[in-house]
Amino acid sequence: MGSRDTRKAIILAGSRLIHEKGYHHTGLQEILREAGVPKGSFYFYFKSKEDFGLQVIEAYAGFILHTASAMLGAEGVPPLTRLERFFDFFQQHFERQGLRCGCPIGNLVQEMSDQNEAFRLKLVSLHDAICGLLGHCLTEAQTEGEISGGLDARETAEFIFDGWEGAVMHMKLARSAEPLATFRKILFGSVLNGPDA
Amino acid sequence: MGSRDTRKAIILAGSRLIHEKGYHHTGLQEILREAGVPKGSFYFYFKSKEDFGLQVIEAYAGFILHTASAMLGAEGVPPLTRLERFFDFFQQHFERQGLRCGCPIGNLVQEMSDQNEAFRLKLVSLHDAICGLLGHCLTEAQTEGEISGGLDARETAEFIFDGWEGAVMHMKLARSAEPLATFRKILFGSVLNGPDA
DNA sequence: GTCATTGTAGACGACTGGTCTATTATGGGG
DNA sequence: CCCCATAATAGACCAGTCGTCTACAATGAC
Repeated sequence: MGSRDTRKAIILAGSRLIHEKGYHHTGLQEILREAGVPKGSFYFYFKSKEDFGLQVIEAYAGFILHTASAMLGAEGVPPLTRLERFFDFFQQHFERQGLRCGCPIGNLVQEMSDQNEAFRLKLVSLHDAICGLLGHCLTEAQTEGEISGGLDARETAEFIFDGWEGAVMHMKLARSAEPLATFRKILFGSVLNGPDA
Repeated sequence: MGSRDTRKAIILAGSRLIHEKGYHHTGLQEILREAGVPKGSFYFYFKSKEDFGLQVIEAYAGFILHTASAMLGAEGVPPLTRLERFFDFFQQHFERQGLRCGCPIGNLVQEMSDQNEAFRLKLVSLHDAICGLLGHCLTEAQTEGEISGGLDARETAEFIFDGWEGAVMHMKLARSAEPLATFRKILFGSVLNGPDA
């Protein structure tokens, strides 16, 4: 078994456990037991738990940015429909997880922003990247006349992402998809449905 | 020293530390050192760390509900102005804390919803209470003709609270008040500024 | 067949976690 | 002044934390 496989197994188990229980509340022992990898190997592959955590964020980022690009940048699909598909995908993803755990990024933002500057910076750049994709989609929606040209695309993108994260948090609290539905309803019915088209 | 004082000192130190570092990442030792109370005393005042944590939530709830009632229910002030004051108060509160830590409730929602059912239920009822106050204020805004009567007040209240929590989360990540400003701008400029008044 | 590299194995250290039992201080009634 | 219940404390306890370290096995090159 190549080193890549062992490394990947640790990252995989760690991603799952950190998503479920948070970074601090997840011990290396538990991750390694889950991955079937002995303790001694961990420090061969990773410098420290912090180093490991940062790589877990990168794994999350890979998945999310890949998916978000696919949804928001789909060729031949109207921009607002792409946005709907973006929400659809993640909502279904959350439903498959029983509406628990929420967004791994949001969880880490809450837990780590004030605790660890390296985590914070990585999460900032991921947040920026996602808002960049959203903003680009909104700009296209403007040029295609789907939404008002009066909106500031970037600002609206941040509003959307933050609101979505808040709704996901509420979803996880209430164990219900209703907060997501409410968010989408008001977003498309009001914010993106401005006076002039 | 009456037992009440010692108890309060522990709750006070615990509230601060849990707000800063989260529930799991805060040890009893640290709380007690901070409060100047010996370790052996803890289990005289509290049944367990969980029991203690639940009482910390109640302390947060007391502060937040008291403030929110005062802002959102202010006599003789137009409802939308009350809503602005509600945001003003908490934004200033956050700024005094250097834009760190965020909302103690939001933090615990993220950390505890999937970990502890007792925490979750207490947080659900607090969330409901706040949305109730917001919804009531919105209903008054409708009867006074400040916002469209076509909106569902309760639904809009949930949208507002969730969006605000998301913005607070982003504030804490970016160490900037801009997400709060963006949220307020779009909320008042678009969502609460419907077609018919 | 020898040998460095790559990776595995898990004991160990120093420490912190929450919890509990045994013990002391305190203050009021007789 | 003593007695005794109650209030409060001290510190042991063990499981768990991250991280280090030494010993060992597999691998592949020459």
